[in-house]
Parts: sequence; structure tokens; C-alpha cells
Amino acid sequence: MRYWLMKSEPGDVSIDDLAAMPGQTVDWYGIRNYQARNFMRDQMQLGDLAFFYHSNCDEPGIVGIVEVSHLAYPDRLQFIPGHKYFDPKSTPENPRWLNVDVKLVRKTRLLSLKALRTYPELETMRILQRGNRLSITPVDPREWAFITALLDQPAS
DNA sequence: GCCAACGTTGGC
DNA sequence: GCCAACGTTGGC
Repeated sequence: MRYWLMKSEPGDVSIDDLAAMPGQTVDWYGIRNYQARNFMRDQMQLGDLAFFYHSNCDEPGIVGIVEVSHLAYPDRLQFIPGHKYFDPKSTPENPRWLNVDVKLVRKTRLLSLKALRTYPELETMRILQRGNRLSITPVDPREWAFITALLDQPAS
């Protein structure tokens, strides 16, 4: 059982979009980075928990918790010519890109990136490191515990 | 919209 | 296999 942080642009799939989806589940499509793909392929297990993070928006930060509800399988969008996520080098026999499904566990209050940066306990988090761009990152169990405790408190 | 950081591509 | 050029990410 591992913990993760998964970024989504709310203009694409927001936490409210996820909450409105059938089964409150979504396929984590569009990952086109090998490191992130490998996390999904090699390390994610059913029931793993992840922070759902809004990126590239007015208030970036953690907005919910999701769980891995389906193991990695080929991302269907890579086979659709003309699609933003089409990859001409990928074939159904040897698919290059994968995704898991995630299911909403709960929405949380917004714990903003700015707020996360104020805690010395979190200064080693991947997401807070300079230049970090990876859209899926592992979260240390201690960091997970610390943040979930924060999420259960009102914003200060 | 700027731009730093970083990943990918492709010529050599 | 090096590395310059280019593309993308994502906070600000």
C-alpha cells in the first residue's frame, strides 16, 4: 500500500467533475511521461490512496483524496488519430501509455500549495521541490499522515 | 503571458 | 552516446 499525489488541471478534470462521474471514478488518461507511467505500471496497487491536486489554476493545491480502483491498462486515447493524446508510435499490441482508474474517496477543503509550503514537516515533499513537474509523485507515509491531519482541521 | 526547469528529439 | 534545440509544465 502506497501513497501518491496526482495532479489534474481543474479545467480538464476537477474534483467536482470527478464527484459527478458515474461511480465517481475516472480513468487517469493522458499521462505521457515515462516516470509517471512507470509509477502507475509498476507500483500502483488497488486501494492505494492519492491526494487529488489541482494544478495550473488560480489556487493550486490538494482538494481531495482518491483511491486506485483499477490497475494500469492501455490508455485508449493514444490510439485515436488526431486526438491530443494520440501517439503514432504506439500500437495495441505494444501500447506505450497506460492509465489506472481512480475513485473518489472524499473531497477535502483546499490545502493550497502556498499553505503546504509553510510546514517544515513537508519540505522534502516532491511536489514542493524546485522545478518539479512530475504529475504523479509518491508521498511518504509520514507526509501522508501529516497532511491528512491538516485536512481534518479547519483552515487557519 | 512569462519563464525556469526539465524531458524529449534528432543530427552528428 | 552527446548535446543543442525544442516542447511542456505549471507557479507566479
